[in-house]
Amino acid sequence: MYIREKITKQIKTIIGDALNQTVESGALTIETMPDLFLEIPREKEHGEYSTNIAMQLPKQTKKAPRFIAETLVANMNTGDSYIESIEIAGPGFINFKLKPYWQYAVLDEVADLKADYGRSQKNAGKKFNLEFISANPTGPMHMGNARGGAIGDILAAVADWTGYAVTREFYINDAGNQIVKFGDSLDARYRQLMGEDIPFPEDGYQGEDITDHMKAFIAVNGDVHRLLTPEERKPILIDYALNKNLSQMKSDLEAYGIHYDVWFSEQSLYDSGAIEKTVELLGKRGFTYEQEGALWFKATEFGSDKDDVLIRANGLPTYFMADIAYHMDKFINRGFNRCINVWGADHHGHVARLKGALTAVGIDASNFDVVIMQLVRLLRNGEVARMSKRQGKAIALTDLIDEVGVDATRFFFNLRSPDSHFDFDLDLAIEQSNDNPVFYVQYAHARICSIIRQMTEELDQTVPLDYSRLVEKEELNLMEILANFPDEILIAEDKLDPSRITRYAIDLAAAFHSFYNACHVRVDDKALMKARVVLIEATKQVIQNALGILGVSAPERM
RNA sequence: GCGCCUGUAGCUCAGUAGGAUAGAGCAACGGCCUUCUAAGCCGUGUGCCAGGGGUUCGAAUCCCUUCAGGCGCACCA
Repeated sequence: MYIREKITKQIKTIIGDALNQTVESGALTIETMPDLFLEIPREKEHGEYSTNIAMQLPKQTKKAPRFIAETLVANMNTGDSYIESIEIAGPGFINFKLKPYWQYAVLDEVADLKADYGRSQKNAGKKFNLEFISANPTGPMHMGNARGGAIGDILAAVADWTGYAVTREFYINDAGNQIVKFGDSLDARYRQLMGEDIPFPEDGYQGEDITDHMKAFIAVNGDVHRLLTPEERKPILIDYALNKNLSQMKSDLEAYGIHYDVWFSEQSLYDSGAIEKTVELLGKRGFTYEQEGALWFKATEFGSDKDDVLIRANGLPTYFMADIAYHMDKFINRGFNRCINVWGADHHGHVARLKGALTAVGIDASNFDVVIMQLVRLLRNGEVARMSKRQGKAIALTDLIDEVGVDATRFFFNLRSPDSHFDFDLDLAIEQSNDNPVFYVQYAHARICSIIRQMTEELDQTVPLDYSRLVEKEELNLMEILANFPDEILIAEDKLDPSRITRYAIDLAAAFHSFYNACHVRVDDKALMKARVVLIEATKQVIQNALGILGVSAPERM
């Protein structure tokens, strides 16, 4: 158990015992015990921990909050605890001041656990599925995918650190309308390259990658497909280009630091009969009906304002239909306890109806959540540039990484919570890369490495390690922030907000830089030097752990 | 029209189940390198927390409402 958790638990027990005692003695009458909540006050004078419990009880007890607080405090037994003193302040806050130097415990924890410091077992034994990006495989990935990729990958890492067995998953939209258009576009380019004078489909994919695919295809296969009918030829072209795109996506994502455990094909849901089974199940449960030749889902029974089509009049299932079958596969066939998807804000309307449909098939939809990521707007020369894949004008993921770098890209896209709107100023990102906060954190790590490199020979092994030499406020502050790391991960997981880790890393780096300027590690006092070396080694380790979650490198030199 | 997200310092954003004097970074100004990396540190200022109501001991935070911006509301995905 980590030090923060130990202390919190202890204080809660003390408060709980005091509450019970006051009730037993008849000093206070409490019918329903309020939830105990400890907070860390902003002001240091208010102690390390604080509770507002006395201010939640006046209604029940008919007593003034200050009186309640006094009664409780009188009944608190702090005997052998971390608590040094308790004060009642303001309208009735009970503030706990800890015995000095409780922070030292964190140094042992980090030294013991090293690369695992911060991990917890909260969700041990549970399977977690995180689906993210899932970009259309009809062309290269763009900048919007870069944000979703960073958010998803880091959220997956966060879940992993809380004990989940995590699967990172990419859903390949290799069925449906856009694949038909993809085929039409490929075929048109093929025929044009073969010298036919035919028009390009109006709503086709106009990017050059389509033409390039067909040039490469012809270079390999010659003109043997020329005499086939378009209907015979399209599946061959689609198969060819799709595989090329997918392997390109895989390698682009690996270069971005993202490795998927599962690439799940939408088409496989058709092939396996999963979709038919799902239709059957929904029908059996009475949630479908036919109208105008289409099969509808009674979404209105699950809070939607209109029903949704599952199977079109032309007999083809909708994307929605496939998505239901897909999530049934996740929850039921593959036994995931929790499934999270990262979607762009333009898909948010889909969330409620999918949750409704999952409920309809008997899945507890509270285990399914979607992180809605607000769209990235691209600013170029101070102007908003719309991104559109179909017109081939989007900034490619790979170009972005080439220009900004993997570390800065991942860090930058995780600086803010997913639901913040985000203007990506391309000119600024490129020219400002030296100013990017990622360097601030990496620099702290490199500084520590540099000190340690120079210290190793000077360290006197015979001097005993004595943490009590660490008394400066910068030292204590640094240790407190180190001690916060495990909680920070738990909160990030609970709130599905991976950007907390990025901000934590910045806070930690700031605490270190302050320490660095206030306290020298290399000092004549050997015992002090030794204690400080342990402190910076712990800091180095936690920076590594945080950057590891972010998928950002921790360089030893800069 | 209905729904989701957003509105906090000049700019970009934090603000942890409603908590005690509202916080960072950037930008501006002034300091700090003859001992560990100045991509750093220290200091200085600025806020009708979009507006208006309400809930209560207490609201940037919760509820209602108005305004502004983004995104949805297909037999597209």
